Amino acid sequence: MRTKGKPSSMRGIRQLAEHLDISIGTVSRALNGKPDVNEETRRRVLAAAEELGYVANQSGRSLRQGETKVIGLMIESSQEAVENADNFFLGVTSGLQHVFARHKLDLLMLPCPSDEDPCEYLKRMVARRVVDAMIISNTQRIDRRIDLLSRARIPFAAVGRSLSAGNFPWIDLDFEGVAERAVERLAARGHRRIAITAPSSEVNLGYVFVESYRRALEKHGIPFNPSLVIRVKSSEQGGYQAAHELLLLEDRPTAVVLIYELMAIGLYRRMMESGIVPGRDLAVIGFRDAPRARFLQPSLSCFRMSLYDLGIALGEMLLANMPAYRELYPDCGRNIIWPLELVQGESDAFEIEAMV
Amino acid sequence: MRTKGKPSSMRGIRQLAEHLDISIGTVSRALNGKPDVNEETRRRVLAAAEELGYVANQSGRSLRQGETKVIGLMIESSQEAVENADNFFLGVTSGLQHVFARHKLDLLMLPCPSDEDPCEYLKRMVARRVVDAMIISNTQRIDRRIDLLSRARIPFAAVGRSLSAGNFPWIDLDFEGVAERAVERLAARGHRRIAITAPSSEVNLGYVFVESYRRALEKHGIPFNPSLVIRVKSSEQGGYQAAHELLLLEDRPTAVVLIYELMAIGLYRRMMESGIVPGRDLAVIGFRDAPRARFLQPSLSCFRMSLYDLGIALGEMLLANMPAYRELYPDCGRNIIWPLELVQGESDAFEIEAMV
DNA sequence: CTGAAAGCGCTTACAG
DNA sequence: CTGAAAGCGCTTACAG
Repeated sequence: MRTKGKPSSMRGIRQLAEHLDISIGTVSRALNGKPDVNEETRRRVLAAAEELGYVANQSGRSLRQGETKVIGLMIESSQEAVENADNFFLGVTSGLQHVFARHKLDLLMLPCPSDEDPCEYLKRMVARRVVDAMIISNTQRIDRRIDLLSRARIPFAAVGRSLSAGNFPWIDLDFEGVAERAVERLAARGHRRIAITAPSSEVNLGYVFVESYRRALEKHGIPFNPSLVIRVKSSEQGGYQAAHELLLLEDRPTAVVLIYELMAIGLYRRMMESGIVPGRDLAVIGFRDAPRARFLQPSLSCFRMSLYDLGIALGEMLLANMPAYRELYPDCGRNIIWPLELVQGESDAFEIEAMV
Repeated sequence: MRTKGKPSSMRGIRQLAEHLDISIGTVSRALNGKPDVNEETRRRVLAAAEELGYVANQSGRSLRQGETKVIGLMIESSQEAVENADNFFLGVTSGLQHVFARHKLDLLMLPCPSDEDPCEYLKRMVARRVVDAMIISNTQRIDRRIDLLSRARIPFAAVGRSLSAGNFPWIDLDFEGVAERAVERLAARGHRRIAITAPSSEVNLGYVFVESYRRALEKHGIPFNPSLVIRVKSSEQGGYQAAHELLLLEDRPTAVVLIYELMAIGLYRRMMESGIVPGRDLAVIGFRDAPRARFLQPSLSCFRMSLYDLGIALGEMLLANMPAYRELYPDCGRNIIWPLELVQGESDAFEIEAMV
């Protein structure tokens, strides 16, 4: 007779099966909710697994099934990212997990070391098959990661557009709408010299934003002036720098639109140092509403969006591109421009007198 | 004769071996740098792998070797965390990766969904064997995760102390030193009513900080007054709330020490709204130096540390607790109190007149 | 120095 | 409804 005591080493499915005195096949089927299992058997298996703390070894499952049930979210921990981490990804993560939990998929964040090429890192992670699908972000104007993933036929979705590859799935913020509404609002209050900030890197959103701004100006009959596009880092420090450069311009702009949420903090500081008060001497419109920008005085006009909802949409878009889940998400757009809603603050609440 | 063309589907080691017309065992040995391989053979294998983009499937390796070569960093994406994400983990991550890269270990971040119990989540991740070792953080006064990891004999290290379990490996910030130096500095300038903020949660650092503060007061002959311990969320909003509560106290404190880096932003705002100027009417000492707190006016007195170096120490401590790497890190402390250096700002740069 | 073979833990046709 | 067996991709004793 077989011993039925609690095995000292509850390693794998074999020990669990022995303990229950049934085959490992049945244990597996019971655990995985397969239909052809006696309900009483299933109950016993589930109870024993719970009691002994058995959870299937993921390597075994992955090897057999050819899938890992893991979705990777690649993030970059560059120095710039580190210094200016905002809550963008943590917020999006909640939405993603909400969607993935429906299918027992786990989200893992893959932080690319700052000293490794992002494309090489991604290639390595993909080739090792630790994830079934990838989410990438911070898309560059030309982004080799997109070609890599397309060629490798790994399901993926991007946060941000790119010129690379053809029609890949992406979701991106409505930079066009932001530029348009900001310029419209400022133009309506008499502003003609409207500056913007833009990232100094090759990140694609910079290109999109500058182009949108140019078109918005055109619409209001304002000539585009390249010297009013201030290229700085996306950080508080960048905001400080931007303010500094604005102050150096002869014929100073009367308004500025910022592309990154935390930039307003540094810009306010630098302006205040020069006795220039946002909302009185200079109209400022920020980008995404951020907790720490909410404490600025005067309050910042900016744009609001739900990171959680963006995460939901992103997650569903990704699943719609995975063979195993495609049919469950038939109506997902492949490309989504995510809208932002204007939050009226005091930082642009004044009118410019008409120039003579 | 075997075809030697580039296989259409470069899946596994078998295809690579066929392509080279040698056995998979030799391919594996060559790829893994085993000594008993002809150098010419190794060269060919490496070249072919590179050319065909072969990287070993991690599930296969893990299953065979019983290890995943992955270290997990558990993070929590609670609403509070999301709204107030600071750069703590991104900074530490760089240091961790630097250490792990020496041993070809990859760091993956495991974000615990906000609606899942952290302990259950951790149990699931550990049982599925996706990681060889774990780093946990945000340790609670009583933290079941520590018992879980200890019992499961999973190598781990914690950022933060806890009352749970016995002598587990941890690294923690020097809250004692911060409290002591802050109180000392304030006492030297004549302050006797010194408030502090503390987290409203059960996170262990709150207990450590309050106790350190109490001892520091004692040292300077100042009686401890529980009503001067303001319990608020660790966020800008919490700072705003703390300021609000300070203003409601009769016999208002003349100084406040903040436990969380971003709290100063909200506190400044609320104080300014009431015409109270930090550094003139109220002495403020912040906690960790943060990029966005650098733009406060008047500049904030606070404490500085290197997240990167902390990550290095944490990574080495973890490896010292993993059987496979133990002997390489013999001199790692099991418990480290990480020092912070005072950064003198203007926010506490005034003296209190002696009370009569 | 290389090859053939076992086996890591699992899931899943296939029999019965 | 259950069991026996194959096999996912790899690494590693073991022979030779």
